[in-house]
Order: sequence, then structure tokens, then C-alpha cells
Amino acid sequence: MHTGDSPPPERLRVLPSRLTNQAALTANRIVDHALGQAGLRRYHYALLATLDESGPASQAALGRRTGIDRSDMVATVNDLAERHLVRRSPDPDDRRRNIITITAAGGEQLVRLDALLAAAQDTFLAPLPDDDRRQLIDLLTRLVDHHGDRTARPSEGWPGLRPGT
Amino acid sequence: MHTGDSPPPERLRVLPSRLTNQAALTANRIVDHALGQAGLRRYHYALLATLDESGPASQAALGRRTGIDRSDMVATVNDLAERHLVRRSPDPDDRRRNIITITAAGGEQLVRLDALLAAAQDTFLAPLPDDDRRQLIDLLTRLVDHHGDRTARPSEGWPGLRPGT
DNA sequence: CACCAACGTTGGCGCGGCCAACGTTTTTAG
DNA sequence: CTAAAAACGTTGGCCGCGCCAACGTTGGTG
Repeated sequence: MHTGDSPPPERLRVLPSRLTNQAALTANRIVDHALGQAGLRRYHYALLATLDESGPASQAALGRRTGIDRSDMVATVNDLAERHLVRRSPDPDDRRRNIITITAAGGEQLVRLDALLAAAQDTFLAPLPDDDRRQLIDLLTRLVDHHGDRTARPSEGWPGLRPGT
Repeated sequence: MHTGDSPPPERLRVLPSRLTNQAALTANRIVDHALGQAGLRRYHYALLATLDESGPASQAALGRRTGIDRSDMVATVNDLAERHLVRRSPDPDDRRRNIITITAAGGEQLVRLDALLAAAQDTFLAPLPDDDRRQLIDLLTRLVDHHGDRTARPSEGWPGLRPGT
């Protein structure tokens, strides 16, 4: 065997997971900066946007839609309610639930936030022409969809390490 | 004017920044799970990998290469030194510095981690065929490179909101 | 010599993402 | 109808990551 200087396994540097994380870090910095101009954070926007999109709902339902934990939802609703961007009222049909409703002020604020965020997206995607932006969105969507509901629960039935394939 | 039911601005739902963040969340969960099997976290791996790649260096230098803050670097080195995966020795040529060196045990551990992580990447990218994986990596790389050094500092001279373009 | 820069270290902060537990209310089974 | 199970809101807590400010020490530069 001729031996030779075979650069043996040549480990995979710059992992895709790290790349993704770096991109997310950048995106979040830009978005946080934008939302910060309105004194809000990502959770606040997520809640307002979901309310605007799907209408009033219980905290638990909103948590399911946004991916925000029930306990964090309490605080988020508190924040927005204090600022009168959202209203929390008991559900007469089910006394366990609160119905969260976006207020007029909340709607107006959301319009402003949407503008801020649209600009933020543009800043984030600045280096990519439209075609590539679509490509990226498509790829990420497929990734996220695939791992979809596995939104948590790394325990029950998970490979975690798959040898061969 | 014929009016018509124009769905007026039709705000951009599912922001690219959010998509990216979701993907990163998924990736991090998978990676954390993998590293957790070795009782380590992402910072630990980043440090070990960088040491293996670029050789011994001061904590500050390592922090610059990995993006880990100096203060967090202290803790990370502490952790790894405790486990004898890394050695911290004073630099004789500059008594401000510590020289961090990866140990033999650290090297062996790193090999294991690399295997774990390779599998993790595969899990993460599972839904994408090889071409798409390359595409994704290319796009993310361009994004990250562009925002490159702006690795922090959202203050000094930043648009944050660009109207037109 | 005085000054400033770099270094390691300590201590702290905020956000996002989690989990466990409790009391209340509703639904479902027996 | 009643007992068990489930859903809900809430409290309190935990961890990791990403940050920043400050200090004492050491090294370079004017």
C-alpha cells in the first residue's frame, strides 16, 4: 500500500447547525433592535401578531400557536395588558380560561411593528437577491416543517445518533 | 376605479428571521442532546474544536476565534480543565496570558464529539438532499459573512431601519 | 515616567426556553 | 351520579447563551 499523505477523515468544520445558529443570532439582533425601538420584545410581537391573525383566544391556545410556554405567556400577557395593547377577560363559557383580545391601540402598534420588522428582514437578507431569499425560505421551511411538531420532547423515542445512513 | 377586493398590504407572515430562529432552535436541541451524552455543552465543544484546529492560545485569542466572551471563556476553561480535557498554564513570555492547551484526553474526547455531532448534523439536515444542503450552507454562509464582524455592537452607526430599498 | 492597552477574573443582567407544582374548573369514565 | 382525569392559569424556579462593567495585573509606548 502506497501510504501517501491521505488527509484522513478531515473532519467537518463549520457545522451547519453552527451556521444556522449564527444566522439566527444575527437575525435576532436586528429584530430585537427594531422591536426595542418600540420598547417591546419578540414574545410581545409574536403574541400581538398571532392575535391579529387568528383572533381572540385563550392563553393556552395562544401558547400553542406561538410556541410560547404557558408560564411565559402569563408574563407576556401581563406586559401587553399593562400597556393596554391587549385585554384579558374571563371566558364566560369556561371559567378556566381567559380570553385575550387585541385592543385598538394594540392593532395600531402592530402596524408600526410590522413596518419596523419588514425593514429588519430586509437588513437581515440584504446580501441575498430575491431568488436566493426565496430559496433560503424554502429550505428553512422544509427543515422546520420536517422537525415540526417535535418542537420539544427530545426524550421519548429519538435517535439522537444514527450510525450508518 | 373598480375597487375590488384587493387584499391590501397582506403583511408578510412567517418572517425569515423567525424561520431562521426556529431552524436554529431545532439544530441546537439536536446538538445539545448529542453533546449532553458526553456531559458537555456547546461552549465546551467550540473551545475544544478551536484548540484542536488552531493549537494552543491565550484565552482572549480563543475568545476572539470562537465568539465566546472573555468572562464566559474563564468558566468554560475551568470546566474543561477540571475534566482534564484542557490545560491552563501561564505564558512565560507574557505574564498576563494563560496558554490553553488541549490534552490527550481532550483530543480523544473531541473525536467522540465529532462523531456525535456529525450524526447530529445529519439528523438536522435529514429532510434535505445533498444539493439542497450545499445550497443552504452557501446561503447561510453568505448571510453570516455579510453581517460578519458586526458580531456585536448594534449601536455605533447602524441603520436598523432602512425605508426605501 | 506616565499612560494606555491588553489580559484574566469576578459579578451581574436579560432573554428565551424549559419544567414542576398547585388550586380551580371541566370533561370523561365507570 | 360520582370519581378520576384532563385542561387551564399562575407561581416560582432553573439553565444556557449572549452580553457588559469593573478591577488588579502586566506589557507596551509616548
